[in-house]
Amino acid sequence: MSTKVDPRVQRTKAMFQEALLALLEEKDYKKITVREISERSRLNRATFYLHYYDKEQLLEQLMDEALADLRKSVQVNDYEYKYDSDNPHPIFVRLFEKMIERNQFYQIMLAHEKVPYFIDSVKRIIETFVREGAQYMINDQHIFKVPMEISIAYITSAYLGVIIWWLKNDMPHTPTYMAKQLTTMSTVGPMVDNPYLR
Amino acid sequence: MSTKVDPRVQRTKAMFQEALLALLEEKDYKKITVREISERSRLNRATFYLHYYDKEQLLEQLMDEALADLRKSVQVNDYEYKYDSDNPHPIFVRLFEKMIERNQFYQIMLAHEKVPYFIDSVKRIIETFVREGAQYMINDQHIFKVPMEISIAYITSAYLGVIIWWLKNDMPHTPTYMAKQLTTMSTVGPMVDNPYLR
DNA sequence: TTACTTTATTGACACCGTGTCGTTAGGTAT
DNA sequence: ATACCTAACGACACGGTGTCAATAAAGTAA
Repeated sequence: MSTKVDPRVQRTKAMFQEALLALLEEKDYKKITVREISERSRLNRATFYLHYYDKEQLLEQLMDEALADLRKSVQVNDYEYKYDSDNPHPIFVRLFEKMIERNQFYQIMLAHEKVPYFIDSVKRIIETFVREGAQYMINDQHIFKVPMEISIAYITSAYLGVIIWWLKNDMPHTPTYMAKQLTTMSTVGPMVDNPYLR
Repeated sequence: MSTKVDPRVQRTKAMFQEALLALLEEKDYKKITVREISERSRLNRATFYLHYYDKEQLLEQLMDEALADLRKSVQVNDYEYKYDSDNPHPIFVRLFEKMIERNQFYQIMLAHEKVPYFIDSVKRIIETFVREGAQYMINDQHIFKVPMEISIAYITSAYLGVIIWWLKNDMPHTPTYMAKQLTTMSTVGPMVDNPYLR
C-alpha cells in the first residue's frame, strides 16, 4: 500500500475529527450539522464534502480507527490463555488502560452514549474474548449448566456494563483493581459467603 | 381527572403511533420524517403538529406508555421477596411474558435498537429490581466480596443482555425457562462443576 | 334536529440544512 | 519558478420543518 497521504489532507481530516468530538461533548450527534462541524473546524463546508459523503462517514472513520486500536489491545497472547484466577486478567487491565488513554473519546461514546451504535461494536469485541474463554473451558471439560450461548450473552453484557459504570462514575478505581473485580465476579461470584452454594 | 378524551383524538393519536411503529420496522428512526408518518397514517401533516411538537414527542409518549406498563409487571409483591432459588423468579417470568405480549414493540426497541434511549429506561427498571434484591441480601447478612455498586452494574447488565439476546434470537425459549436460567446464572453460575470453587 | 364546539384538511409561506458547481486563491513538490 | 493539487468561496436547487388562515367535517349538548 502506498500510504503517502498529503499532509494537508491529514491536517484537514484531523481538524474535522476534533471539531466533531468537541461538538459531541456539547450536544447529541443527531443535532450536529455539517455546517457546525465546518464552522468549528474553521474550514469551509464545501471542503467537508471534499473529504466525506456526510457526517456519518466522518464519525465512522473516527470510530473504526478507535476500534482497531482497541482490538489490538485486547488481542490474546498465547501465554495469557492459562491465567491465574487469583490475579486480574491482563486483557481486562489493558482494556481499562486504553479507556483512560483515550478518555475523551470513550466518555463520549460509552458513558454519554452519544453514538449508540459504537457500544455494539465494543460489545462484539468483548464477546469475542468471552467466547474464546468459554471455548477454553469446554476443552478443559467443564460443562455448562446454562446453555453456552445464554452464558456468553450474560457474561459479555455484564463485563460491558461494569466498564460503562466505571466510565460513568469517572473511573473511581485503577485498571488493575477493576480487572480483579471482573475476574472475581465471573468466577466465584460477588459474595464472600454464597448462600446458594452449599 | 376528567379524562373524557374526544374519540377523534384517540383515534388520530393511535393512527400516528401505529404509523410510526410500522415505519420503525422498515427504517431507522432518524430517517423517518413527519411527512412520512402523516402519509402512512393517512392523516394530514398539519394534523400531526396539532397533537405533537415533533416526532420526538410522539415517540416519547409511545415509550412512556410501554414503560409504565412494564413497571407494573415488574412490581415486587411482598410474598415474592423470599423466593425459592430452585424455581424461576416470578418477576423474570412476568418480564419475559410482557415482551411476548407486546412483541412488535420490544423487537423494534430492544432487539433492533431503533431507539437506543429506550434501552436505558429498561435498564433502570431492571436495576431497581436488582438493587432491591441486593438490599435483601445485605439484610440477610451476606457480605459482598465485590463492591455493591459494581455488583449491581454487573448483574443488571447481565440480565438485560440475556433479555436482548433472547429477543434477537426470536424468543427460542419459554419465559419460565429463561427465568430459570437467569436465576441459575446469578446464584450458582453457569457451570455444573465450577473449577474456581474448591 | 339544531346550534355550538372541537378537530381535521388544505394550500401556502418562510426558514434551514443538504449536496453540488464553477471559479478563485493558496499550499506542495520537483 | 512552474505545474499540480487542494481549499475557500458564493450560489443554486432541493427537501424537510414548523406555522398560519380559511374551510370542511365530526362530535356534543340542548
